[in-house]
Formats: sequence, structure tokens, C-alpha cells
Amino acid sequence: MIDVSNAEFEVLDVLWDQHPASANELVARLNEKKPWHEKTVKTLLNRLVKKEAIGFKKQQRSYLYFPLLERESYVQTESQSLVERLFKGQLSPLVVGFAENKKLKKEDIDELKTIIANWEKDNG
Amino acid sequence: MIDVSNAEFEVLDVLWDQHPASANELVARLNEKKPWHEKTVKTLLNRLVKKEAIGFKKQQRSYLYFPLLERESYVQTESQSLVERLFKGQLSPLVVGFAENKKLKKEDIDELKTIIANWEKDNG
DNA sequence: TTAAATGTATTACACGTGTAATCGATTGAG
DNA sequence: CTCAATCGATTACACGTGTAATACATTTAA
Repeated sequence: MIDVSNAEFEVLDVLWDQHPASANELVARLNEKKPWHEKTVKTLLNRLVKKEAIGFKKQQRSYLYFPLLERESYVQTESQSLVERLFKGQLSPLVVGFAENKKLKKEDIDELKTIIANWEKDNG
Repeated sequence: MIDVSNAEFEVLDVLWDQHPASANELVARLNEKKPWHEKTVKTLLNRLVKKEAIGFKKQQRSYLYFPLLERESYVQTESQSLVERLFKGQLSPLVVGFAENKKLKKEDIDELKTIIANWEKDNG
């Protein structure tokens, strides 16, 4: 998996939201959350291109960027890697931690029930 | 939360397993998994002390280290931070991802049922 | 008692990262 | 046609990190 830094991830994140997008569009979207200088964002775009996490097409003078690394696969890899490191690969202790810290809402519980139902349909 | 690097985490991890522990003990335990030079481990211990993630007591010539940062709180903070970044704070999509990638075993499902039952006893 | 071994502390050094500033090419305004 | 504005590319630079080596103090073996 491509190694994406924190700042680079923020850029990827807004690019995933909508693409292709020009550098200026991305700067604008990022600036709703982060007060990043245009130059900073351009540097991050360059690094992401070098890492082949994103690509671009020339559109006259400027570029239109698009993701090469997909959100789904990035998110899944990162999640698994954290669960691996912190919980020896087992997911349930993470959920237990959330439960103990009152981070579970009814919404989550309902989702969990659905997940279980589907799992039992496929397996068990 | 104290910012612990990846290599530093590995050291903390074996220290959490059993403490207090001398540098040499920790090197030995780490070497069951990682081929790290003794000097490297000492550097990491020093950095962890500076960050106040661990402490030590002198025992004659050498030190006995112990954690100041507790595993539970570290693990919980890291988990929440990942869920925040990747899933806007909601846990269930992470679990869905695991389900879709066949990372859920019967064991996990049983645990999830227990979690739900407890949650409903406390809340619902 | 002196030298070797053994602990910790300090220093080293390349690479990634956050955070830009500057450079060079191109385009658009006048 | 020429100069300023505007792109992306290149360069900058301090700080954290991985990965030790070296220095310094103390203990122990000869």
C-alpha cells in the first residue's frame, strides 16, 4: 500500500469527494477546514503524484487531478493495519473499547445487528 | 495524548506486557520479533522517557523501566482517532469494511452479540 | 590497580514531512 | 509586443524518526 502522510491524506480526502479537480479547486475545498497555503497544497499534490496515489490530465495551462489510490482500499488497509497493531488482528476488542467509552450510538447498534444477520446468512 | 512513533510503540508494547523491566530484558523480548540492535532500543527508551511515556527507577547500575502511559488509554485514543479520520467518527462503517473483507470470525460475531446485549441492558 | 566490560547519555545522519518560497514557463492584459 | 499574473517544478529548511556509533561513567575481573 502506498504510504500517505497525514497532510497528504487530507488532500486525497477532498479529491475523493469530487474529482477530477484542479489544484485551485482543491485548495478552496481544503480551506473550508484547514488554513493551508496554496503552495503547501501544491507541494502535497506533487508528492502524491510522485507516489502514484493520484494522477492528472493537462487541461490547457493547469492540471486536473484524480485519485489513483481508491478510498475504499486505502481505508480498509489502514483499518486492518491498526487492528493488527493494537489488537493482534482481532476486531472485537476495538468495538468493546468503543462500547466501554460510550462511543456507541443506537445507530451503530442497529448497523451491527444488520452486519451480524448478513454474516449469519452467508456463513453459519 | 503523547505522540508515540511506530518503533517507540513496539517498545512500549513489550513493556506493557510485563513491567518493570530492565533495558536488557526489553531488548531480549523485542528480539523475539524484531532484530533490533541494543543501541536502537536504548535510544527508543530514552525518547520514551523524554516524552514521559515511560519512567524508570535506578536499580544499582541499570534502570528498571515502567509505563506511565497506559495501554488502555493509548489504544482507545488511537482507535478513536482513526475512526474519526477515516469514518467521520462513526464505528459501524469500519465493522462493515471488515465484514465485506471476510475479516470477521465466529468469535467476533459472538463478541458483537455480547456487546449489543450489554449495550441494550444499559441503554435501550 | 588497571583494563575490560557494561550501563546510560550524547551525537550522528539520512529520509520523510509540514510548511512554504523561489524559479521558470506561459498566458492574458494593455 | 511587453509586462504582470499565474501555473507547475524545484528548492528550502527545521523537526521527527529509524537506526545506530561513540562517549562517558562505573563496576568487575585479572
